[in-house]
Amino acid sequence: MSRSNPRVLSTLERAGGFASAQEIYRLMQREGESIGLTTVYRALQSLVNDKIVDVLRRDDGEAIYRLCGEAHHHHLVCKSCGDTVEIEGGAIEKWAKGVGEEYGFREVGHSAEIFGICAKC
Amino acid sequence: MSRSNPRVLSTLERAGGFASAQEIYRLMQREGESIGLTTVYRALQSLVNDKIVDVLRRDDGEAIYRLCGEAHHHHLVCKSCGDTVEIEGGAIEKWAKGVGEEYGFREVGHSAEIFGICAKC
DNA sequence: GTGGAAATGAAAATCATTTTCATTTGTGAT
DNA sequence: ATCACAAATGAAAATGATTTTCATTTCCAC
Repeated sequence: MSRSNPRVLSTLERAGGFASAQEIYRLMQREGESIGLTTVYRALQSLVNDKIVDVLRRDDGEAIYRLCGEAHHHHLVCKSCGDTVEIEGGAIEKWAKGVGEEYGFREVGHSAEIFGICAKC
Repeated sequence: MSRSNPRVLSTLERAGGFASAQEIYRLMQREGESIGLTTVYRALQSLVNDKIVDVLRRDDGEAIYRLCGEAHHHHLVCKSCGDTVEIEGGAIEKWAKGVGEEYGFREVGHSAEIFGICAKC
């Protein structure tokens, strides 16, 4: 079930590794690629499942996708301009695992994001 | 121009300081309050403008509101049955604040969740 | 080739949120 | 009390992203 359409991935790369589904769709159209919006969404979902791309949310709630580095990391996002810094999260990893186990949870994972206003804004 | 409808604010408080516009609306309806969804949205916008409440995003993109400055907590959620435990996050608070400042960010906030499979499941 | 599974995409459905607009309410002046 | 006018309200329509449906096409294994 590999719906990870390579054309979508390559477009996301070309977009600077940071774009919404709609933007990717528009970009592909503009470049004369024949593809449906539905397929773009499905490809992105699949890429997220396969942990090839990351999803974040813009302030307006629109989902934006970007290529994901290998290592598990977190994000520091500027609420104003959307600028993003990738963060090491050693402390968090331990915290999440510890808390989860304390309550008897198995297969403990976590998500964390930091947001604020960056120096430029 | 004070559209910060006090009934909306009080409902948000009663909701445990963490709810979406739709949830607040449903809650008020269930309690027999007569109010329109539009008014709930406008009141929340106004409360955000006045920095009385904070807005975050759920994973699905829905906006959730909470009282500003309220001691906030995190959640430990079971992926299987949805059971949720509220968690203290002292360690996270410091981590987020520290990392944000390290990169020159202002008004630093954060979100974090832990998920896994609970003992019962 | 043939058959069935997977992929595709157009159109419709969903859902949160915003906008429009007609109506009601509150307020202050007279 | 009355009038006038600004602000608040909410029903309904509009918007926009995302998902679902479903009929069609493509791909492969045989």
